[in-house]
Amino acid sequence: MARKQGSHSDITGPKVRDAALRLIARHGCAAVSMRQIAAEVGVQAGALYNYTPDKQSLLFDLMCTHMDELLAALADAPIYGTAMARLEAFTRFHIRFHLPRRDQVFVSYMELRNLTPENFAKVEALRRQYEDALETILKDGEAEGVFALPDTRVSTLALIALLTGITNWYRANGRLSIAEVEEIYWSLVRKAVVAA
Amino acid sequence: MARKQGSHSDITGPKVRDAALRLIARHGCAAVSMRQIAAEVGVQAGALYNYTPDKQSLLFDLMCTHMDELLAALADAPIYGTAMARLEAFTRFHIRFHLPRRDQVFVSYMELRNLTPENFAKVEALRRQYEDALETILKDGEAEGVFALPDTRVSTLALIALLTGITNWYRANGRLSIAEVEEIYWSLVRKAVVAA
DNA sequence: GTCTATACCTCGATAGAC
DNA sequence: GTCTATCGAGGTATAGAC
Repeated sequence: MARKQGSHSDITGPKVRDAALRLIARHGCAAVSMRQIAAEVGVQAGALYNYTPDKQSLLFDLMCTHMDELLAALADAPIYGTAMARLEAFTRFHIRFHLPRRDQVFVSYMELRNLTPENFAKVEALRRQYEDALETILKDGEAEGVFALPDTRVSTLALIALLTGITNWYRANGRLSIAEVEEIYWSLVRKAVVAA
Repeated sequence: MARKQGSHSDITGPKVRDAALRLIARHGCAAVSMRQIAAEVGVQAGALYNYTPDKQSLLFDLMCTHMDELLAALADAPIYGTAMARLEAFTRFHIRFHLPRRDQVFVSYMELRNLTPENFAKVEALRRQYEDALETILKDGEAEGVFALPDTRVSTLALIALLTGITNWYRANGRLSIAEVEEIYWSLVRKAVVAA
């Protein structure tokens, strides 16, 4: 803690990212100025450039970090067993991971169009990895004969849209707990995919 | 057609709205300048203010128009009969209406946060009307005993998210026609809600 | 590492000529 | 109805003192 005054690299860095995430989720990247982010952190605008070369890199960093954390958490999640068991585990994992991360989800979906083409391609590749994890489960379930799907790829995207849509209405202090939301959505997902 | 040169009110007006819609859908409202919109239309920036008092009104107008058209089309759609028949008709209507309107859907969902509180409330009220149309169908189906849902309100929002998500991946020249997409999603929706 | 100050640019919106 | 010209504000990013 004995630290030279004015030197806060390891404190200010995360604060910059937190403030940027919150403000961009709320107002959109183009609508938020570097001055606003700096004010939220409690520094002057020029100081931000010790932590990011420019605004685009800051946005890209936020989105990449989100996707990296998602894929790392997915790799650690207990998803194994039959296709049905894995689909349930994936569904619950998706909800549990995304619901407490409203801002990250918002930014990762809405600000794709503000990325440079190179950065966009990188984020899309990460997203595709995540989608493929679900698609593999669905394919396995079809092979087992336990799932019946009209189109495996489209069903993958449909289920992800269904689940991610929760972040648009869920409120932490609303009438439903995360556990209750999990039950509701697992019920819908299971019925939608199961063979008749 | 014998029209005084320089007088194009009924031509330029729609062109302004079309250009604004396309550019805002692509880059976001805050990222698009009035000068860019004017350039797309082929006039100077100042001329835009003959068609909108300010940028906020232009955005609000785009979103309101979309919701009004949606509700008018819904009122005209052939949605009647049993709850199952109405759910199928609603599903197909939703897909048919939204798929050719990518830009409108994008703007209506992503730019809500850039509306003033008053304008936001108005658009939300329109959206709520649309959601309630589906919720009524689901409630009726439960009363008939033909649907079994874990939570009617949440299921309503879940189905709308599922269906609207199509606009994120559908391409007019892709491997699937709109009719095929309808079949795939109706299959998923029907199975998700039907009583066992 | 943060500050102040600033270069340089683009923004939304308006005024007045045509 | 559109143009040119412009105002005042606020944008990103940098320079140099501390």
